[in-house]
Amino acid sequence: MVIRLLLADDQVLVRDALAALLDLESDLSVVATVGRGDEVVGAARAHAPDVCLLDLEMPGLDGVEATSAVRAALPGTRVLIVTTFGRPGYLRRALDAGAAGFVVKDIPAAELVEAVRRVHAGLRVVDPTLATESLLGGTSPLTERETEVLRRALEGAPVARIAASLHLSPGTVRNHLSSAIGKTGTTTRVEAARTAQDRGWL
Amino acid sequence: MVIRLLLADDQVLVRDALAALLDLESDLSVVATVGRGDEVVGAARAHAPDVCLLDLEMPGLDGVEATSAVRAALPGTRVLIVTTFGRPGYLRRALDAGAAGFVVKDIPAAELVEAVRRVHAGLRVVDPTLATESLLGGTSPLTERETEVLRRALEGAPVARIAASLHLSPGTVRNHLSSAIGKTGTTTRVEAARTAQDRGWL
DNA sequence: GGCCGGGGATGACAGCTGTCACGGGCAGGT
DNA sequence: ACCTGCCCGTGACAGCTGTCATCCCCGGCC
Repeated sequence: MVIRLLLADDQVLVRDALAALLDLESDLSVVATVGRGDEVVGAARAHAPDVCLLDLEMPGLDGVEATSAVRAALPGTRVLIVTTFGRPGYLRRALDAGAAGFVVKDIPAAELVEAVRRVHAGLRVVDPTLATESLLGGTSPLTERETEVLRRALEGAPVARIAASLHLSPGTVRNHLSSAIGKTGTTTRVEAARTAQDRGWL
Repeated sequence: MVIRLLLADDQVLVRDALAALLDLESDLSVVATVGRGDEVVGAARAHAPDVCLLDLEMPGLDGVEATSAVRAALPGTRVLIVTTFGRPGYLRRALDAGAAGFVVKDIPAAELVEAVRRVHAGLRVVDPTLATESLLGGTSPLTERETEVLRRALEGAPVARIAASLHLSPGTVRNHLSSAIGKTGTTTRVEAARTAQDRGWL
């Protein structure tokens, strides 16, 4: 009785390497690998995996959206997020989307294998260091508009361009930015955008 | 006659996975793995690898610095950069530092294995798509000071803080920023910093 | 010597930013 | 009906930014 796995990661080499590693285990078998979030559900339908290992950063659909899609299309399939970034906010959103586990790419291979087995057994697997940070970081205090504005401020765009791209008045954009700067405890919009991103609020 | 490999990557899982993948090849053998740039030379001395596979982003020393260190300490050892980011400037600096090859983590496993064999055989291996972009991007037109100032502008710090951290007058910092903005064809310092980073000028 | 590029600095000026006060509209609670 | 929170907008104001002109010093080069 082997556990059937689907692997999704945008970097081909990482995908191949993880496949090689997981296939070394006698009770695991990689039955499909994809490089885009929007290919996950199709591949899952075709190959009926027990567990999907998803990266968060993928073209098409991101990992969280792909998780929702898998849970909706194939409720019996379990999802384990395997990601580079340990942003606390991602953890919360991934679990909300129905992920059964969340680990960063900074764990030894043996722990990943163990995580896969636990997830398949119906247990939740959460990176312990992130779990505490998640509670510490808390939910985003930003409103929807503030989030939207901050996201476009990340690259340093001037207010005029942000306002135009959102069809808003420049004054309104500045108000949202000012509010976001206050909530993040920073002094410029770029700093606000970066710290918000670090906390997973974007 | 097997090719002895040293693997350096800050993410344990990626390291383990690549090791598993490369060990599948009968003519390759991973003899050491490290997670920090400043551990590369020590491990290389201890295990005498033929080829070092280095990530660019590592704590301690980055991949380019580690390459220089390996070339200086063990001239016979060849270095292959294996990295996530295909920034053209990185390629140039890596080759200048003495790397024999440069590939991104977006290639199939078979190509990585082939790259290792070519590097060991004394050939240069360069990701072809990056090679053209590298010539297109060209050398950085930024002066040393401009580079320094831009690097600190990346996170959105105000001029006053940049000036203080470099022991410069605020006016001078603004002059450097203005010049850098002109050279990058942007309108704000954060945009200038980001495009400069994209082109590997930082 | 004369010339040029880089670094450092000052002063001035238009325009952009961040803050605040204030107004209005719209949903969700009590 | 009332209050609260979010959204959108305006106007004003101090302060920051980006640009430009103009200095100075220094080292390299013809």
